[in-house]
Amino acid sequence: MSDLLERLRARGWRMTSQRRVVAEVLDGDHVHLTADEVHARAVARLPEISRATVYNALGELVSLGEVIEVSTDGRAKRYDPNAHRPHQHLVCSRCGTIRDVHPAGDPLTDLPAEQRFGFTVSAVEVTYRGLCPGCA
Amino acid sequence: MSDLLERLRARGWRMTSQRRVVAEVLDGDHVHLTADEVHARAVARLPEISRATVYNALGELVSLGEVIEVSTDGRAKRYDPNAHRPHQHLVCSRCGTIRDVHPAGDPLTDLPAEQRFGFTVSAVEVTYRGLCPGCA
DNA sequence: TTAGTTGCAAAGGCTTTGCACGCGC
DNA sequence: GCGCGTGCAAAGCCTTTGCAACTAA
Repeated sequence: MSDLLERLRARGWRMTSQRRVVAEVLDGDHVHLTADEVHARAVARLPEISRATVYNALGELVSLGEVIEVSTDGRAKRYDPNAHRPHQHLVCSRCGTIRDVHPAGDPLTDLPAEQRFGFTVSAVEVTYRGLCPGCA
Repeated sequence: MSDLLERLRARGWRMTSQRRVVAEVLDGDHVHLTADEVHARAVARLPEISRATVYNALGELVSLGEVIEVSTDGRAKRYDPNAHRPHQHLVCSRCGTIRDVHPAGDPLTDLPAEQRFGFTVSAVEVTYRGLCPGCA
């Protein structure tokens, strides 16, 4: 499970107790926490960790490509550690729950050349919206 | 061109000079302005219009379903008046330019039932990312 | 040792809110 | 005239920044 920590160590990411806790909090499936939620969980293990440090660590994990930043609503960004298997998000419009999904096919190829306006397209984000079983 | 204003009037939206200006500023194709940009353009025509009024009007247009709110980056939300033809966005990762695109096929059907986690899926947002001709 | 990391507190960008005044219907 | 819309200024949420003290390698 703790792939994230492994990978970070392997990549020579300078490790501190704060960074380790942030990485541990993020590890897992269907994890999509806001910076504040990460901070809250980190504080439970390391009471003196500051918000700024959490933001620093998250920003680095994103630049390293080990965590994906998602803005599913207009509110706080969420951080998704599932960066190594391409996937999309299924979001409940009511309670905000997010699930990772892996539809068949490559959405990248769905945009024909004549619709690309000369762009070089390199990535696609897909968000499915609806109501989860609990909210429906 | 001024479909938006027409529709709003037809729907009995209480009209004021401020609301008219906001609707006029938003009207057109490939329009994806931030609230602040809308305000700036509105001020050019109606110097005393306030930011709060612009936010109010935008919020209502979104609830009415006449304008779509898009958060392409983690920054300010953008407002897209092209709410009546389903479409997706092509975003330049460098300069932020947005183009509306209309790929073939219905992305809604791409998510098989066994991947829906019991959700009732009602909408899909697709964002293609890349570099525009100018930035490439 | 030494460059990189942390915590604090303050500032910053974007958005919402409360309330008195003003205007569309 | 009534009720909703407007403007102002203040507050709010989320995030970034500056800087001195600290610590992993």
